[in-house]
Amino acid sequence: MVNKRVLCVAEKPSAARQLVDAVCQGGVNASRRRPGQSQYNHVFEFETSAPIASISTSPNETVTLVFTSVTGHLFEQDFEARYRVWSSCDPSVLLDRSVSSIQCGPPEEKMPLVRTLQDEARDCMALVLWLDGDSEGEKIAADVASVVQETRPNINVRRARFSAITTAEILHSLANLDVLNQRVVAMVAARQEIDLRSGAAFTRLLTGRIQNRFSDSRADASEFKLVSYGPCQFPTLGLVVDRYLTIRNFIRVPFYVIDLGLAAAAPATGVIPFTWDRGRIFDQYVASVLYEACVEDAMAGTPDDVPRAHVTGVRKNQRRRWKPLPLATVELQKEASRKLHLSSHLVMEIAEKLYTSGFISYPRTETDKFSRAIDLRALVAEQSSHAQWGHFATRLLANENRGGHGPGPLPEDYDIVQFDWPRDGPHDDAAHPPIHPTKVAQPGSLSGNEARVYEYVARRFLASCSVDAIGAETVVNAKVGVEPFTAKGLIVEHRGFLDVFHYQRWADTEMPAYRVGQPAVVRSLLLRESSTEPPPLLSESDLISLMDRHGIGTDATIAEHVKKVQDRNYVRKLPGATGRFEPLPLGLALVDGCEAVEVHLARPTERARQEAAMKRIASGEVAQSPMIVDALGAYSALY
DNA sequence: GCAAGGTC
Repeated sequence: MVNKRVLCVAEKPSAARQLVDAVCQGGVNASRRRPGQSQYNHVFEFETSAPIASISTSPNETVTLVFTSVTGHLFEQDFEARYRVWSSCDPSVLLDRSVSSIQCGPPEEKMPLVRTLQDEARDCMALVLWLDGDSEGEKIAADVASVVQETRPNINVRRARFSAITTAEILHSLANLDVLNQRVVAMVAARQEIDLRSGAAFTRLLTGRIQNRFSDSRADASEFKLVSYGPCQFPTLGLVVDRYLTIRNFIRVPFYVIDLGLAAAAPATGVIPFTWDRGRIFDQYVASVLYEACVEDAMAGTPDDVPRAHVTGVRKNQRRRWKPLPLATVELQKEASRKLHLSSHLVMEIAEKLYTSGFISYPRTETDKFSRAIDLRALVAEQSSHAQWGHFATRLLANENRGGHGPGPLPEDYDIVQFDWPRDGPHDDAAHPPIHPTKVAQPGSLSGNEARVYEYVARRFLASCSVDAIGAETVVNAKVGVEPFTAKGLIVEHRGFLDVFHYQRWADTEMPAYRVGQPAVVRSLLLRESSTEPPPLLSESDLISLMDRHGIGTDATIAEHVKKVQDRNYVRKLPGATGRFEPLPLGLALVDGCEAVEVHLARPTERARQEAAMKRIASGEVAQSPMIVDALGAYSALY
C-alpha cells in the first residue's frame, strides 16, 4: 500500500529547510531532496509516523511529507489593464471600487512556484500551510491554497500554527492542525487594496499637478520627477518635517546656573566641577540674588580670605551597565547607522548577503530573546577560532556565571570573563531567533562593510552571552552656604561585555577622596547664563525609532521607506557622520500644503490609525467590503 | 511611471 502524501509549504526556502530538520528523523540530510521549478525553492520528501490531525487515521501510520516553499507573497495585485495607463482616467476613479477593479494573481516571475505547487499537489491528499505566523503569512497561505485548489479542488487544506521551529513545537503543530483564518486574510487583502488604490490615485494626481506647475521650466522629459503618495512614505516625511519645524519655531529661553569648582582633596590635585542641585533658574534677578548670597557665604568666617565650601555627603553606589539584548532587525538598523555610519537600507542589503552565504542567521526578525532550546555554547565555540575575538569566546566557554544577577554583592569570580545566558527582550515573532553569527568568518574572508557588519553581529552576540559591566560611582555633595552642589565620579570595576563590545564606552571619571565635614577650597564660583536649545534634526536612528514607535512600516520595510523619501527628493541626509535628515523644499511644500487644507496624510499617527481600522476586519467587528468602501470614501473626500 | 508587504 502506498503512503498518504501531504504537501507542506513554508514561506521561504530557509524555513522549509528548518521545518524538515525539525520533523525528519536524521534531519534535513536524511530527506530526499530534489529541485523545484524555481531555482531557490527545493522540494524535500520524507516519511513520518508522527500523528497528523485529520490525516493519519491509525496510530503509527506512516505518511510521506513533501516540503517546499514560496518566496514571500505569491500574488500581486494590479488594476485591470485599462486603468494601468496613467492617462486612461481621472485618478479619482482609482478610488472607486464600483468603477475600477483590481486583479490579484501570481506575477510572471512567480509562475515556476505555481507550477511546482500544482505538480507536487497532484498525488497529495492534503495541503498543510506552514507559512509565518503573522497576518501576511495568513494571506500567503490563502493564496497558496487557491493555487493548489485550482488543480485539486477537493484537497484537504490545513493551517499549521507554531511559535518556534523546534521538534516538539512542530510535532505538536502537526497533531493540532488548524484551518485558515479568513478574517485575517480579508484584512490583509483590504490593506493591499486600500494601499494600492490610494497610492496610485494620489501619486498620479500629485505627479500630474506638479509636472504642470513646472512644465515651462522643465520641458525636458528626462527631468521627470515622480511625486508619490504612500501611506508609509508620507508619515515618514511628516516625522522629518515635524522635527524641522520644532527647531525652526523654537524659542530660546535664557536661564542661569551656578558652576562651582572645588580644589581636589589632597593628595589629588586639580579642580573638580560641581553642578548646582537647583538646576536651571529662569529668573535672572532670583539667580543673581542666590549667586551673591553664595559668594558671601563662601567668604564668611574664612580666616584667610580663601572661599570655602563644606562637604556634606560622600556615598558610593554600585552602577551596572547592562549587556546588550539579543539583536533584532530594527536595532541592527539603528546601530549600523549610529556606530558604523551605514544607512539602514545598505545594512539590510549586506545582512541579506551575509545570510545567504551562511555567515549570519535570518536578518529580518523582531525577536530579541533566545529560545532555551538553542545551543548558544556551540555558536560561541564557532567564534573561538577568530583571530580578533576568538580569545574572548574561548574564555566565555571556560567559565560560567552562577548568580550575579540583580543588585547585591557580586560573586567572588565575577571578574573573570564568563558565559552568562543572554537577557530576554520583550519581543518574539515566533518565527526567527535573534540575529547571530552562524559561521566564523576569519579576517580576509569578508571585506569592507560586509566585514564590519559581520563583526558587529559577532561582537554583539558574544557581548549578549557575557556579563554586565559593573562600576563604582562616588557621589559627593557639598554646600556653599545653603546652596547644594553635587559631583559624581565613576570607576569601572568589572568590564564584563565591554571587553568584546567596543562600540560602547564606559570611561572612568576620577573622584578624589573627599571626607564629610571637611571644608574644600572654592577655586571657581560663577553665575553662567545659558539658554534652552532646540533638539537636533533627526538622525537615521532617531527616524527609525520613531517609525517603529508609530508603527510605520515593518522591520523588513522601514529601511525602504527611509530610502524612498530621499529618492523622491522629499528629504535629504546632511553630510557628516551622524547624517541628519532635513526636509527639501518639495517635502516641506507637500506637508505644508496638506496641513493648510486640513489633509492629515503626513501625520505620523496616520498609519497606525489606518491599521487599527483594518484590524476591525480581523476581529470581526466590521465586514471587509464596507470597511474598504469607508476608507476609500475618506480618501475621495481628501482628493 | 503608482503602494506596502513578503523574500531571493
